[in-house]
Amino acid sequence: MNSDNRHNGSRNITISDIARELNLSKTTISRAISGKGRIGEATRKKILDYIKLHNYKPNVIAKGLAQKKTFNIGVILPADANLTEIPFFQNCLMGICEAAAGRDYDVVVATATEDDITFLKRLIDNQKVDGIVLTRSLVNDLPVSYLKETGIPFVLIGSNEDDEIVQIDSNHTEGCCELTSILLKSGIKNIALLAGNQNHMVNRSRYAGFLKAYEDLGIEADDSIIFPDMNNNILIQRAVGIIMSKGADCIICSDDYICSRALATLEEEGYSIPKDITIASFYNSVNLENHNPPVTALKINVKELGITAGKTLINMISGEGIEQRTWVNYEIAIKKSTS
Amino acid sequence: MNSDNRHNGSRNITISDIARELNLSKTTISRAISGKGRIGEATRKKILDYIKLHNYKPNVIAKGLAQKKTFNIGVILPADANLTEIPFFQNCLMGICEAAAGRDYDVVVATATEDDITFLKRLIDNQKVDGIVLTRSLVNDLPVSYLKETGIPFVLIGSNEDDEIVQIDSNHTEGCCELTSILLKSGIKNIALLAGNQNHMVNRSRYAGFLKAYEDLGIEADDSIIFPDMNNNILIQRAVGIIMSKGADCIICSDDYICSRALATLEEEGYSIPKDITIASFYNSVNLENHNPPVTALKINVKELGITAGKTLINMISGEGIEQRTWVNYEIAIKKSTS
DNA sequence: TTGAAAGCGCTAACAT
DNA sequence: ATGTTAGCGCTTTCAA
Repeated sequence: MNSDNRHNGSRNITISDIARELNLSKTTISRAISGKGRIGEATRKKILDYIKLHNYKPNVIAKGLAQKKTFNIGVILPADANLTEIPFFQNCLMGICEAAAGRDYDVVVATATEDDITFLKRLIDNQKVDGIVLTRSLVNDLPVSYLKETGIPFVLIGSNEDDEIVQIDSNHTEGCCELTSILLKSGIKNIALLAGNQNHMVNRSRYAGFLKAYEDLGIEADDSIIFPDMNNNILIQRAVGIIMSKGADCIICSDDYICSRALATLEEEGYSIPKDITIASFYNSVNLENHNPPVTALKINVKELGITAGKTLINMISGEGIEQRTWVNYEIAIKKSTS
Repeated sequence: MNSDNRHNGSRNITISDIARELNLSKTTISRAISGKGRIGEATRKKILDYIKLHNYKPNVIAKGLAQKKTFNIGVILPADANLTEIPFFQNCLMGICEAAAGRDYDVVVATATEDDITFLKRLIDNQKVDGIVLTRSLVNDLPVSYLKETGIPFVLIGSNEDDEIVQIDSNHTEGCCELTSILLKSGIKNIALLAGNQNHMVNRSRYAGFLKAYEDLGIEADDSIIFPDMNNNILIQRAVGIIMSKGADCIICSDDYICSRALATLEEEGYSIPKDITIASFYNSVNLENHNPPVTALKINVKELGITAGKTLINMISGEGIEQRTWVNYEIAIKKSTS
């Protein structure tokens, strides 16, 4: 075995090796690589050639130690029971990875639940990241409070009432208002709402958008067919029963999961869509698009959300100017389910 | 602004600070922390108390530089179009994170596609990780070839014919054989198979398990209702049409996505399950469980797969003994769809 | 049992 | 334009 513990014993070439071989100082090599500081064009080229020829790769860890940086950003993924199945976070992550790779950063992930942020704390304590992306926003948000306290740069994918927090989100309130308006104007009158967990900011925004559409049109919403906190199958099933008995002509679901459950219930009961009732969702998914009939929904560009969050965070870390709040565009897809 | 560029200017306390304050050498502090080397019980306690009191956290990066380690493991997630929606990888990741946190490692993620592994290469080149977890197995697997070449420790979640590769998987061939057998023995005779992308090892294993069940029972499978590479909705729809026209009495689907599509097609055509045809899936999902009727399926413990992979990799890195191949248990859930 | 000194691979003042 | 030196925060011989 070699003196070092690298996997294959072929020690990686370092800046000192290059300096020795080329009869130059480490500083000069460093300058050639970073592009900072004055350096002769000839030596510069000689060094760069050597590097390319010998396939030298700088040790990012060492560079980081010297600069007190890690060139890593942390991403906090929810580990709560119902959420690990949701593709939203995975797509976010893909976007963040893409943005990070473009700036030579890497992405380290850690999980958190609504009431346990020990892994987030560990990530910060161990000084493994230069900043954090939060991928969801809660009403009582432990990570946000903690991160504000530490002062480490972070961005939130989602919305928060605190203006000091850098936020990346789609304008759910506006989008949901718009979708609801379109339905109301199309002649649909008694719209029921199956709203999600009100501890999640996004569900509050959607709820607010729904109500705003009524307000804007000067119509009164029917409270008896509005159901918040539809957190499990049984609640949804029951609510659908009530909704049908009350003769509503449309159900809007807060997200695709609720919508899938509502559709299943309606089908079990023998209702036909859109004949017996129309249905729409404030969040899309492959399932909803592939459904028969396809379901009207608000489409969010999730990957773009991730890309923007990643870029914004790295700009923050690099001390560049950033937008305090970025809205990522959405799209309203009207399908047969509300025809 | 402080001389360093930490976020809040409150420089983190270091081993030197402790040494100075306690009138000891850095070496002694280091020993107290690591537990390696002889040290007096009194000084040891004094140091540990100081550390607890002042909430000292060792700088993992610096430790890593000195030991030529990173205390990070890399996880490669597929970024191919159809796969970013699949909860399998997210659940894997959760398991890996859990295992890593337990050993004070962190998880850095990178993406790869079937024919592009530049991000994986970058991760290795930049020396950001001590090992890699591959979360899927292809027939022609670029990451596997590359990693074998570099000699870096890695484990594969999935199966590969190369015995030198450390593999963590559920025994799909066995499980699918078992499920198929049960159906055949229950009196179902003409079983159609909608098999997935044959470039994925897992789909080959499932296909093999299906055939093995027939072989074991000495029955001939009907080739005309076996469809490999059901990679898109149109192929699935067409295949379902043929299957129904041939009078099969069961459809087994390679995974939950194919199964969802098959179910949708059957419903559109007005077929009723299990009256007109029975159906089962070689991979479960929330959707299939919530379907009406619930769908018979092979249930894989995905998180366990991730946990095992993470543990195994870290054991490898630490030079501990490991299993060359670990099978994670599965479960066969017989539901109404094949009643 | 403890300490001094060198070193991990890089950057950054401060010369020259 | 290039080099010298010190230092990032830790580990690890080697010596005392």
